[in-house]
Amino acid sequence: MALEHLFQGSALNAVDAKGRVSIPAFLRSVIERRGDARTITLAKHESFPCLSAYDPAYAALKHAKLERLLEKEETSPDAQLEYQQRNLMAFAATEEVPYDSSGRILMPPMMRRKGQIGDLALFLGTGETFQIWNPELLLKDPRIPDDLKDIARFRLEERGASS
Amino acid sequence: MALEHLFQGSALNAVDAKGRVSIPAFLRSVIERRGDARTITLAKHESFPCLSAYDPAYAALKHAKLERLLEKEETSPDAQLEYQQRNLMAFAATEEVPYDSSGRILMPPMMRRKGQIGDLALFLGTGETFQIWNPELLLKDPRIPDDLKDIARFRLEERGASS
DNA sequence: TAAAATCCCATAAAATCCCATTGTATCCCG
DNA sequence: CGGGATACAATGGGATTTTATGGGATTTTA
Repeated sequence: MALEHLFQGSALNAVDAKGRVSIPAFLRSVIERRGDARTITLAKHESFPCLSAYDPAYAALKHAKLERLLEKEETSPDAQLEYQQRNLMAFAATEEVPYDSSGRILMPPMMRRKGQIGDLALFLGTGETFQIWNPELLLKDPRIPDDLKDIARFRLEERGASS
Repeated sequence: MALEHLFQGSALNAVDAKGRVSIPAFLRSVIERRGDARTITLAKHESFPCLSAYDPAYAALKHAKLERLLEKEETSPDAQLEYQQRNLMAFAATEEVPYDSSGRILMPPMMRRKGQIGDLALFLGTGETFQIWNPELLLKDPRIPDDLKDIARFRLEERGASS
């Protein structure tokens, strides 16, 4: 049970005055190969100070996985609670946004706050999903491998910003 | 679980003003026998100052291996972080590029920098994957066997460059 | 009816396609 | 077996298309 097309690569895009951001074309192409949707859902990442993003096909997969987990251990009362909590996080704590014909989404203010995204958004493919970072926060995080920070620095340079 | 067709051989190709490079035909034929894709993914080699390259079939294999590792040790919290890090390196720190009908890719500027590739790219088959070197860096590296350096020198002469 | 979201158009840079050339390896046939 | 004919690989250059992005106009929503 795996998705055939995986997200990979990195890009640094601008968030404009209206809060719009282009989703990099190479990520959109994966979304559109996985299904026929043109939306992404956003969530606070569970361990990093960034956003986690994915497409409807992945969301469905994740939901099915939760269901199966529940069926397997449904006797335990703890399992019930955990299932409720996970379900809340997976659906209530996320936002689904469409991207327009030019590939841009309007970053919802709440998510923008949760992910601490400023006027630059660093997109990182991570296989089944992708992440959206404030590049400065990534550079500060001790858990991020140096090689990846080099990439973030390169993307910043490429764009003219220093750091 | 091993791949049936292996990359082998060497070639020295030019990187043109637009950043385009021909992928040697004998490497492309392996890619196309492994699957029906016409793309390669590029990554910084983990120990040599060059790029590591492979096809989607190999990438899928590698991903499946990572997933299995996670399932085995998913209880530990350290394991979670390690998984996140590996995933970032495997996907965010790589770039997938298609080659066109004439067998050329556009070498992404970031990879070109990471691999320190100038206007000559030395391709070396290494079985499951292949490597792309700046030939001068290969000649300088003390870890590279002399016989292989001879091959690099031969490829350079063949092309007219001395060294 | 304001504010916010969406649509539409414009643009510059970058990526991609298409065609042409050249050298080399392979084929074919007398 | 020779020698031209053919096919393919690598590469250059121009034309075309896609991407990321800004800004104005229009529509929706509260």
